[in-house]
Amino acid sequence: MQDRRQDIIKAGLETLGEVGYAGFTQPRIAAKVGLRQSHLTYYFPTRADLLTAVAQAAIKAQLGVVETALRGGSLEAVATAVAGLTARHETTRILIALAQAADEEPRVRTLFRQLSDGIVQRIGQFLKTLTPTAPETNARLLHAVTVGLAVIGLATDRPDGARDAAAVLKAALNMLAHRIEKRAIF
Amino acid sequence: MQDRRQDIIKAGLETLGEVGYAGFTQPRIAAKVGLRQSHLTYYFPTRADLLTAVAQAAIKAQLGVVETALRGGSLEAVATAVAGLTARHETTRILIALAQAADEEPRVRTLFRQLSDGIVQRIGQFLKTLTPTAPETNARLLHAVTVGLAVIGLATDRPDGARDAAAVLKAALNMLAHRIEKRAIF
DNA sequence: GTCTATAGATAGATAGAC
DNA sequence: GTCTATCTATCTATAGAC
Repeated sequence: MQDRRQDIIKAGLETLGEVGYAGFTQPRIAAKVGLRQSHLTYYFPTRADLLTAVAQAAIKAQLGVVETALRGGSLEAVATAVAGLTARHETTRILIALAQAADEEPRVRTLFRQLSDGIVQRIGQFLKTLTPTAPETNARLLHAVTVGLAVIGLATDRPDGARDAAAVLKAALNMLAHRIEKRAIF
Repeated sequence: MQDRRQDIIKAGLETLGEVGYAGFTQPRIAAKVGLRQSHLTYYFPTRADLLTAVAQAAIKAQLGVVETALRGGSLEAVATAVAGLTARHETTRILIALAQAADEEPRVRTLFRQLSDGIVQRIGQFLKTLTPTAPETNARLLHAVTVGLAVIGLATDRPDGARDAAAVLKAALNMLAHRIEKRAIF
């Protein structure tokens, strides 16, 4: 690796995935790259600068894996792939860190909106292959379910957590695939 | 207030709701109650002890508001009430803090499981009033949706966020009320 | 039993050396 | 341009005063 900045960002991502937002400190990240904390501030003057750069990388990566997961062939394959994403605790720790960082740092909030919009858009495209008239609300619903499952799965960390999450996700996809939205009761 | 412990716990909850998990420090909480940090450690010897006590209070409160929200009359009233919960950012900050704390501290994880189970159970009871055969998967689905909407709503913090979340929640309740689970496609 | 001074550890930022 | 010594702030924990 030639670019130290990339190494630092990678170390920051790993740190978030391993110990979460509370452990996102300059000394810890610097040690991971083999640098001193005071050297790290040369590349990223403030903690917020580093956080923003790491958030940007996290979002790019996450949009990539979501796109891949949605590209699966059958509906069940997609459900399984997406359930797999929610079961990856490292990713969930990063996601939660991003949410917190977005709540504190305006730059990260902007990035988080891009992530959220990008995911909803990709889910929307996928849903259109099932039911051409799928409204955006359904995409938002699916997005919210995956986020919720990931957070609950991380916090409860149960043996059958991944299996249960997959079942919920399949149920959700099942319902959405039937265009039930046409028969609203209110 | 006679019991200082309760005052401290209350201050801890407020702190989480205002500045999130990152701001959950003994000095800040102590200042809120008008005590010194070193005095706070008399009531709660370690940070983890205080965190556990605050988590316990948060869970009790959250189960209470969930129960109240689900007791609404019509389906739309419940949807609106639950959407209101997801739009309360202070509550979401506490929830996210609990998830992170559960990921770090075993005692908090146990408490979070109680919270999760309690909510799923209450949602399940509510769903049974709509469709007697509602499987637990549907309750988990609704739970995940609310958690996801809350987290996304906090992080994106958009003007129409609450309205959009309410629309998603209504769509979800609509689908679940139709017992669509009977027509699985895989 | 209630409270505090103080120690020990760790974080983030800056001025300046090479 | 690259890197580091160092300062200041802040956090948690303990020993001990009242």
